[in-house]
Order: sequence, then structure tokens, then C-alpha cells
Amino acid sequence: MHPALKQHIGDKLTLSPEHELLVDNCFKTRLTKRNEILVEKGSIARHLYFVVKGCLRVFLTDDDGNESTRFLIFEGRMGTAFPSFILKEPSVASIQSPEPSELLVLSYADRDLLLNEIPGFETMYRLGLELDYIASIQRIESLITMDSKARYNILMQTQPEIIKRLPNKIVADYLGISQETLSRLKSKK
Amino acid sequence: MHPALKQHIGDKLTLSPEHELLVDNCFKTRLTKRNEILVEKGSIARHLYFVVKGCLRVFLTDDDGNESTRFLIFEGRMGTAFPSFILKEPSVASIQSPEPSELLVLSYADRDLLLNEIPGFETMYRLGLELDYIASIQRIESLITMDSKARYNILMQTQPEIIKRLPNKIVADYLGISQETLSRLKSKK
DNA sequence: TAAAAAGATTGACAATAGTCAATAAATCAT
DNA sequence: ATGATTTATTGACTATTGTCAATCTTTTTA
Repeated sequence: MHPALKQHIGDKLTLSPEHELLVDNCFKTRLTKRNEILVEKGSIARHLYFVVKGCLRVFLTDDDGNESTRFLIFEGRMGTAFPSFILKEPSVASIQSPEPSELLVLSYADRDLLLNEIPGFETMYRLGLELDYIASIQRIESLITMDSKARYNILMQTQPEIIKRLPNKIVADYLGISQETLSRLKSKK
Repeated sequence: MHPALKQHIGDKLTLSPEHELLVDNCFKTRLTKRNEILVEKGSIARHLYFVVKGCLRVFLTDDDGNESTRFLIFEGRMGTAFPSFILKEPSVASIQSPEPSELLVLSYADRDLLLNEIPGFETMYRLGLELDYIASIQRIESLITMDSKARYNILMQTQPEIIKRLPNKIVADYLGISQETLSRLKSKK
């Protein structure tokens, strides 16, 4: 099994050699180029992605070409266009890798296989889901209670790698503001 | 078992008589008055709530007394101050019942008991969690991509009961806008 | 049912953030 | 390395939304 994935599982789940092999067979390695699109808006997101190296960006585009970043997924974390993946409906969001990336890809069917076959896997998955849900609740909170400057400061405290690694444009639409506003926040503060 | 809870479980899970009794013993009925506080900000949310009648409001307050509604939970749905419940940390949010309500209350320990004892319970719980997570993702999307009028229109389409049943002030801070702005949206549109 | 409290609306103004446009800086690809 | 492309910054202006205050309406409760 890929060491990064092994580390991700950590002590949350102890796998027998057979189960470890099963996990290993379900996750397929995929390498992407800078800005490569993995899921096109309108198609169904059929995979979960574990980021070994690089990052993924789940983003929305409107008719005027405006983009908004829904989620960013960095090393050691899993994600996808979740509503599409779960509901098996065409995705509102697209997914790209803003940096050249190494991914481990798990299909929906293989996720179900692991959930059904490996004792404890569903519990581990469910605990991860709870944490992701909590993160999204906290993002909602910041959006309904704070102005753009406060949201920027929080982001700087909690996920500085987003600000450091990604272009302003992406940081801005992740915060739900224009890149000009972000540029001004940075110089004023 | 309370018929509303039975309906909620529906065909998602078939319970043996013993397990049905177990579920029934874990959920305790609680009646609340209008605007009664169930969880005070700063305390730990130790329960999950299933709403039989009425509704619950999970909301944030700042030092100036401004309120923001994080979630609204209506009949037939479950919820709580989720980050506090899961992480067992003091809650940033408070919970109140804006209407007189009938609730079925499940403690953290009893939730774990059901997760461990009843085959299929964790899967049902996990599927519910996925749907709640999806709803929160869609809320994030509306907050980062739409202006207040568009958010109001979406809310009108998807959850008109919020607009019909609850005071403007709560609708407004659920949308992340001031009540004056909401009032103007309603008259203009 | 009447008085009191809470909620909703409207106006005037202020503040925040967005848009468009021009320029500067940084990054990429050959 | 250097020209080309993308990204970032800044200015001027506009639009949206928030705040404060006054008034009107509805709801609650004594």
C-alpha cells in the first residue's frame, strides 16, 4: 500500500494482510499535470481522490466565466465533487489540479466494496465524514458572520498553505470575494 | 417507538423487536416552550435531537448581540450543534426552539450504543450524514456564488417553510443578510 | 381586550465590496 | 534567458448591503 495512504489510515484501522492488499488494489495511482481537469462540470464525479502530492480544487463556473472555489484538498486528504459522487448526478462543480499532482483514485464501486468487506472501514469513513462536515459548517459560519477581512485573517490562521501555495485568484474565490478586494486586504492589513 | 421516528427510519433499516425496543429506550421525549434554549453557547452539546413537532434553530451570537442562524431543523429531521457534539468541545453555537416543540433526544453515549449494537445502524447514520454534508456544501455554494436576492429566491424554491414559518429576523440571519435588506428584497421582487 | 413587546418596513446615509481599466510584476515555455 | 502569458496591484467609479432611526404592524400576555 502507498505509504501516504498507510499514514492516512494510521492507527484508525488495523488491516490484515489480505485486507491491506484489497485496499491497495482499489486505489489506482494517477498523475496529473498543472491545471489538468479531472472532472468536467456536467459529468458525474465517479471517484474519490486521495492527494499524495500536489492539490485538488473543486470549483464552480458561471455563464460569465466567473469561478468560485468550493473546496481545496491538499496532501494527505481525500475529497471529490461530493454531491455528484454521492447522488450520482451531473456535477455542478469541476475538479482540477492547480499543481502537478499524484493521486490515489477510488471508484464509487470500490468504495462500497471496502465499506462492505472490511470491518471497521465504514466507521473510519464515517469519522472522516464527520470531520469534513464540521469543516464545512465552520466555513458556513465564517461566510455568514464575518466580513472579507475577518475571513481572510481566519484563513491565514487556519490554513496558511492555501494563501502561500495558490494564486490570489483562487484564494479570492475560495473566500467568496473578488481578487481585487483580496489584493487590497493584503496591502492594508 | 414513536411513529415519527419509525417513519424517519422507514425502509432504511429493518429492526428486530429487541432492537426496536433498544432504539425506543435511547430516545427520550422532551417538550419545549417557544424560544426555549436547549444548548447554551459555551456548553457542550451532548445530544442529538430528532424533531417530531416544531423546529430547532442552531445560531451564533457575537459580542454586539448580533445573531446568525447556522441551521434550522424541521419536523422529521435530526440535528444538533454538530461540531460541539462530535468534538466534545464547548459549542460556539446555541440551540433554541423558536416554536413550542416535541423532540426525541439521543445522548452521545446512546448514539454510540446504537451504532455499535444494531447492524445497519451505522450505515443508515452515515447515509444521513452524507446528505447533511451535501446540504451544507450547497449552502456554501450559494453563499460564495450568489448575491442576497438570488439566495433568497433559492431558499424560497427549496425551503419555503423557512420563509413562511419563521420571523424575518431569523430568515435574514440564516441568509447572512440584515433584516432590512431582506425586507427590501421581499418588497422589490 | 388592551397594553406592551416584538417584529417589519421605510428612509437617509455610510461602509463594504464589485467592476472596469490600466499598469506592474511574476511566472511559464521555448 | 527572454519574450509571452498569466497574475497581481492600483485607481476611479458603481452597486450592494449594512447601520441607525423612526414609524407602523403584528403578536403576545397580563
